[in-house]
Amino acid sequence: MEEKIKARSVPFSQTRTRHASETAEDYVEAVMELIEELGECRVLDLARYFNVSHVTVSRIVKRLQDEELLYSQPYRPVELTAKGAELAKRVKDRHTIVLAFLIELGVDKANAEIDSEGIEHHVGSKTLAAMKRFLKKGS
Amino acid sequence: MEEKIKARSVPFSQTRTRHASETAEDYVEAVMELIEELGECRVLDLARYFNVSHVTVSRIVKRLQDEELLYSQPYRPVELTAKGAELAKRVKDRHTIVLAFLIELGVDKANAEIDSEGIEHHVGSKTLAAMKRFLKKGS
DNA sequence: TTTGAAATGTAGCAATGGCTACGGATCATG
DNA sequence: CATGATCCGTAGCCATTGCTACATTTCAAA
Repeated sequence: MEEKIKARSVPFSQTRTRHASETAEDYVEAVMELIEELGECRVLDLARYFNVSHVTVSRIVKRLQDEELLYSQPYRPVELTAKGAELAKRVKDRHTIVLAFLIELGVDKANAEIDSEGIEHHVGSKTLAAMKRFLKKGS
Repeated sequence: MEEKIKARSVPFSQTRTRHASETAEDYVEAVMELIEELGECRVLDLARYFNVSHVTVSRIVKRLQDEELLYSQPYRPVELTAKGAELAKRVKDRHTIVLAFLIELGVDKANAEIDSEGIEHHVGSKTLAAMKRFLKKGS
């Protein structure tokens, strides 16, 4: 038996890490959005946004503080660090493009919104560029 | 303050469940592929395929047996149940379409392969249909 | 100023998916 | 048919993300 097993293009060794990164992306994006909408972002705002308990939010916020993406004092609103704001902007831009792309492709708005939230994390720079070209052509 | 917080289209309450489903999809697809390639699928084949330890594979295989997607006896190859084979076929078809779609969109093969593996799990039936239409138009 | 509701934190449990270390099963080959 | 290499299972650790239950802090209204 000489056949080699082709490993996946995306190694699974990094599954947990990848999931944690997606969470980080989702949270900084949400914080930015909630601050825009409400003026400030509380733990409970995030809990309602993500439909999880405040405990889950609180722990994740703590982790993202260690990663210097968020900043918060106990019983105080959650804020973005410079690094967090930078990431949030990139994530939001990418999300906007993916959503517009799916709509331009002919997906109804409701489904485009659902799918774009899952897809966005897996859209690399090359794919994002291709989506941008597609949007430019269509308009 | 009267503003309601818009919850995400995809509730995060199901994050862990969603990840587990993605794992199930990846595994049944891999089992089908490895059986085609190698004639049978061993735990170690899956471990090499996913770049994880055989322990991780073994535990996940056990879980997927409880979900009646896989079948295996101790120290024996892993097989697909009827339900597992059905899921594998759907997943593989979807994967094939997403990959072809990205390539048709202008993404190079390497990046299309990487991104399609992440994206495929989040492509709903409406988006998949739109991708199929796009492919048909291009050909 | 007190006080109670709302917001947040902490303790501790479960499920999932990583790992290493170790032990038992299988099977080709001598 | 023995035996060593390879494969697989089990024990037990960690991290992440869910949860409930309970404790603490904040803040506005009485």
